[in-house]
Amino acid sequence: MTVSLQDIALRAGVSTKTVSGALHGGSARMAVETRERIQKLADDMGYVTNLAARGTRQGWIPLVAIVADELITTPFATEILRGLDNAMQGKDMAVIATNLSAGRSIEQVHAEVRRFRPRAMAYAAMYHKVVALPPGLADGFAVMINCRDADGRVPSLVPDDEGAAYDITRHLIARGRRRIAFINLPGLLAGELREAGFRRALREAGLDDAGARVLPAVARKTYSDRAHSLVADHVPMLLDGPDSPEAILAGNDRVAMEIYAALRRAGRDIPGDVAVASFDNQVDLATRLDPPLTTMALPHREMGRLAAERLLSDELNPPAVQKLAFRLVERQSV
Amino acid sequence: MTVSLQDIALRAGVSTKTVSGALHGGSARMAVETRERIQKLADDMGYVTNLAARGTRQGWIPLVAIVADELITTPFATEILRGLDNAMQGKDMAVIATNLSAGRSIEQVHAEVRRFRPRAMAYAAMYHKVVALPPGLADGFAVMINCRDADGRVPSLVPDDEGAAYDITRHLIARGRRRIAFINLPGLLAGELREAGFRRALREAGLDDAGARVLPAVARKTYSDRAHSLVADHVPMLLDGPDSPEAILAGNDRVAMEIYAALRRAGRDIPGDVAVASFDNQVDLATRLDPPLTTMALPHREMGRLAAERLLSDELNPPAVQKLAFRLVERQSV
DNA sequence: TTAAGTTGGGTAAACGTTAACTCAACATCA
DNA sequence: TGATGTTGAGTTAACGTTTACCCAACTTAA
Repeated sequence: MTVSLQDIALRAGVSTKTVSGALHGGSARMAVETRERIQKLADDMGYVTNLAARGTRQGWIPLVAIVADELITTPFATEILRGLDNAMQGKDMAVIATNLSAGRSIEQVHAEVRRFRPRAMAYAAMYHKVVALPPGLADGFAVMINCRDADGRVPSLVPDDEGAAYDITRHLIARGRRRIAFINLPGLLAGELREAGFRRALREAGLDDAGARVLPAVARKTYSDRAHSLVADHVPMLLDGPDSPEAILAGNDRVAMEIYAALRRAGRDIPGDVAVASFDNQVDLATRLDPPLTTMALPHREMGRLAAERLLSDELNPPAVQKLAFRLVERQSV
Repeated sequence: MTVSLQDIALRAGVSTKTVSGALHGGSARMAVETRERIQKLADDMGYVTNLAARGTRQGWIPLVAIVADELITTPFATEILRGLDNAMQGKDMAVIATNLSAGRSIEQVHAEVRRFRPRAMAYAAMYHKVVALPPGLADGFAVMINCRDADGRVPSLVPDDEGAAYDITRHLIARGRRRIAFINLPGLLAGELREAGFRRALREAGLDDAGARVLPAVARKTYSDRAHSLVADHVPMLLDGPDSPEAILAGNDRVAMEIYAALRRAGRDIPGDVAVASFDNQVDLATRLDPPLTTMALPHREMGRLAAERLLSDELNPPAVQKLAFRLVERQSV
């Protein structure tokens, strides 16, 4: 049915090795006319390379397997995939994406996907976190996206949460805001790092005591949609307190939306009375708020792009953790 | 490095065939103790099946390749993928997704992805359309999602646009609206079908002459974000005309949003004066509009799910075109 | 003129797996 | 007792590539 190298060799009156060389063997020495004759023949016969067969010889298939800890179809994952995909263009690599859903452990999914003998593996997390990786993942080409290995054996690409909070806080200060509150996401690595960056910026500006406060956005330790929001309680408390803030930094755009609502109920103008800034840049949300929200965009696509570059670079990278800067998206809330 | 069947066979003192049978050969006759001994050994040695090697033998790899005509990372494609992925759970199949972007023809992408020898292929379109497929795609397992083959050689799953327009129009009629206008998307197959369904519902209700009108939402033949919108012109014209509509059906949620704005400018209440309904169910948009929009949800996930079932059913399906119903999402705009 | 290198291509083995045969040992039945 | 299964496993040959090795013919240089 499908035509193989041998079929072509037979028709061309040469050996399969010659056909293989003619079609795939870059600059191997070979008569130009032979090569062209074979290429034409292969074309006419409708030859399609069998990567599976090549894979048995090489030990791998030109496939990058990406394992994600949550639905691969969320907007964040989509951005990562897009970055990966763009960087793969023309590299003769395909991407195979798997989910870690439905009670399957990392080990299981890893084993499942390894059966395909992918050239490289990427592990992607939805939220910046530290994970424990199965031992095998460290062999061969691997990279972690939006997370770090607990043992530091695998190179990682993570967002620079500390730096992002530092930058946005400095941005607020530069706009003349001195009393700044931060309604943060509790229980998350990103939240911890951002709080550190927030405090560093204030410290450097000598604003430690100018009414800076960090409050949790939700009641429970782990942030999820169903956790009870504390924003509606915190905002009036902040406004009525002694050091009413001139700016509120939100843990993400959803929290910012709630802050908008609370400020509106309190009759405050944004950004006239209180500036609001945030993290995530969920475009649908941020642009539709009134006023449109100034927010720090996560470097998801950048992480995907760099992941692809690392995986395709053919040299085992040192297992470094590379921090990627957020991008400030200025709208009208500051 | 990686352990093979032969390595296990050597250690177990049996032949590779026996190991293969013990690990993969379903109910082949074999001593239970031998099987268990080998399975344990394989586990201890960290054996991972080599699907590439198996693939050379079988002629295919347990891979479903999906080729999409636009960015695989759009929300619609995401829904299709989600449906596919769900249905694949536990079926021992992986999905490999490719884009038809950057000037690559269907033929090229098809040839590229065929090199992996996937078990099945799916072709997915972003918008309901008829496409010309490369000949090879009809061989083996294949299915078309959200589009039809011009020659009808490949089984297809398409949304029932005619029926959806019929249903939503009947819904409007059932709510007492008699004069209904339809601001449709021009130049699209979906638009044509929907217009037919719209007219059928009116005809059946004897409302042919009750002021029914179909107008294009944009000036150009092909709908895109940059096409000049005609909604702001059409709506006042409709309202000021002799048969001011009691309901307006929109080509999609974005058009509905523009209709909202135009009605508001004209001082009309939704749904008091004019009901609005639409197609797409872009949740972000539809729920945030005021009032929330009643709209027909496309069966994207359903298409993905059925595609997976068809592809995995092991029997060549007759190349039928299966139409899938939209789902009415009732909110407050009717 | 001859030794050495170059050019173009063939041979055969290997990659890890599966499948078509084969075969010995044992059980069953007339 | 012998014919007939049945059970369990080994042998061998594929699948379509790539690669290590080899060799003949020709070219080049001393």
